[in-house]
Amino acid sequence: MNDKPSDAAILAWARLMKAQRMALNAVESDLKAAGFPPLSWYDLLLELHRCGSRELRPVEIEGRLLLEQHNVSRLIDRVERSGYVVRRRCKEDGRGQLVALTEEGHALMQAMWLVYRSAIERHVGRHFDDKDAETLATLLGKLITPAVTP
Amino acid sequence: MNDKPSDAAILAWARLMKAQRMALNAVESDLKAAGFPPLSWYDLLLELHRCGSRELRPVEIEGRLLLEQHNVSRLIDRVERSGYVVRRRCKEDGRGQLVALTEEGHALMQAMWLVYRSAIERHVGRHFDDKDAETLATLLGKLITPAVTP
DNA sequence: AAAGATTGAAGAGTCAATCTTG
DNA sequence: CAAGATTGACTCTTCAATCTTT
Repeated sequence: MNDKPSDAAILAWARLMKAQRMALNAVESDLKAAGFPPLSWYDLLLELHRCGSRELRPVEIEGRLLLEQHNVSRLIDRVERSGYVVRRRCKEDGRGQLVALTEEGHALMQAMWLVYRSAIERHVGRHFDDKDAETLATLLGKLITPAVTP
Repeated sequence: MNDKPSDAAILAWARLMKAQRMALNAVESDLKAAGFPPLSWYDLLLELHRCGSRELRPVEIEGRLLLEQHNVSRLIDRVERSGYVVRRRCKEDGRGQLVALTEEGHALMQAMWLVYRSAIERHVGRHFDDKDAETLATLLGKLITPAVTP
């Protein structure tokens, strides 16, 4: 509780917050300008696409998207209302649901990726050469490992 | 519109989003567990403290916190309702307001910093030696520069 | 009782419109 | 009309409570 971070660590923290907000705002803004829904919708569609069967249980989505149960539930609500996913009963576990990607969802995902991809390049990629991008990814990776001292 | 980012850039983007969310969640969670309000309150109090006179106009806060006008307005609403800042008339410009730090606000800022600081160390600092923290800060700095090709 | 999932109500962010002053 | 700031309505997130099934 009393450990003090170095000045370098404080600066890294502050810039992590600021750089992420700026990059995310810029990318979301590009998607919106192209008439697309928020990135969170894409994230959901992509996870469903990635999993082979194109369907997942909310509890699995929860872990992959770093969202809480109720937020997953409401994200699915919105995306389902627009017809990009559907909810089905889960036969193995009566408590559970299955969320499945629709054809429209798959098409939206692909269309968004074209805009998303160029937004990543414009707002992130263009600032780094490959070596720097790798270094950045490696350093950020250290924050993603869930290792925390008890 | 058609430039493709490298794989390294895509990975850096994805990890920037994930690492920031994990770090912010962890730090906010520590502040909350200690009974404190959200980080956005601290950001506002700190800007007022930093500016010498301890008062700023909302339009200045807007630029420093990367928030939009209406969001600044509502942040000030909440923080003022709790007594940590006060709004005053701006004499030079009848359209404007002045937001001033109260004693309670100053005290809250200092109390929060103790918890905030150790949270930064626990969730960010401890993962890096000084050299890595500096490298990370430098790389993230490239995303903060507002340079965008027209 | 624990796990999966949803819901109502409150908190915070966003959009468009508004009000006041320069 | 433009700039500073606020407001109403809507969306999204968060909290606590709830419901169902294991």
